[in-house]
Amino acid sequence: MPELPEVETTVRGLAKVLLGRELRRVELRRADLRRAFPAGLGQRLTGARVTRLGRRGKYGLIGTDRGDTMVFHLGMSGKWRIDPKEIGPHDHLLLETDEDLIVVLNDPRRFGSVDLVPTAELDDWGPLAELGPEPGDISTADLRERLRGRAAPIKSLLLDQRIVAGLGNIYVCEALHRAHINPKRSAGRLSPASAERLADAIRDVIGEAIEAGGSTLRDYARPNGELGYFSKRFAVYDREGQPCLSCEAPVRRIVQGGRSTFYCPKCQR
DNA sequence: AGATATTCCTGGAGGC
DNA sequence: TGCCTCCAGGAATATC
Repeated sequence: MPELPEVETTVRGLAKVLLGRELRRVELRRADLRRAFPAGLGQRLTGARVTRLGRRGKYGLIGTDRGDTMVFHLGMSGKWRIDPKEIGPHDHLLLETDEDLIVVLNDPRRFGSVDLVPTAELDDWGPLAELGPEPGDISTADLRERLRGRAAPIKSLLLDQRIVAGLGNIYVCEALHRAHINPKRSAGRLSPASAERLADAIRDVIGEAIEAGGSTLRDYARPNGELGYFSKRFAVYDREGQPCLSCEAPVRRIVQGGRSTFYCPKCQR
């Protein structure tokens, strides 16, 4: 589920109920997700006050007044449920606030992660330090510089979080379609005009998706915590064989680096 | 450097 | 209805 816009929407939803609150109770309902929960997570969070909700790439950040920041990644199936009616089998981490409100990290596939990092060291913490720029900030010049000399297909490189942080399979496909770039094109061989269209497309696609996610914030508080993608807005993703929204040629699906790529062979040459 | 495969998991979709 | 296979929004790791 989660790429950057979904994480951003999640963080905004969590901010409404967590920001400024004291965490009265922390319950670990299992010992690990992708990795073990950090040692002492419960003790270090219990009694702490939440001072910040943030995001970097696909990582969500929950800062506390104890000098720690909880860093979460939602993996493939992670989501936060706000004030659920009941706790289910995939509810792995539970936070209860001083307003008696419960938020739960739910992740059936358990590809997600939770870490606790000293806030002062956050920017230097390995996984965050390696991330490329935020897609909302990417400039044409910066993007060109990062792609320069790279022979790999542009699709594959855009999935690399060190190039641009936060893009996933869906929004990479969508951005390339908007920019009229063939996903197989060698990244370092993009024309300046193409690179500019790509930087614009990345900014626009992500911006619109956040905006769309933002409009579901009201619904976010539902106990099932479903966010959902605005799939009707996808021009190519998961639309194999269906007509391209621009030119009506059938959308094609190929596999690159083991991941599905959807594109329009006519618009994206 | 790049490409490919594999791994971690569960659940939903579709075939028979 | 049930059983099977395949596939999925991520990302680290190994191997050629």
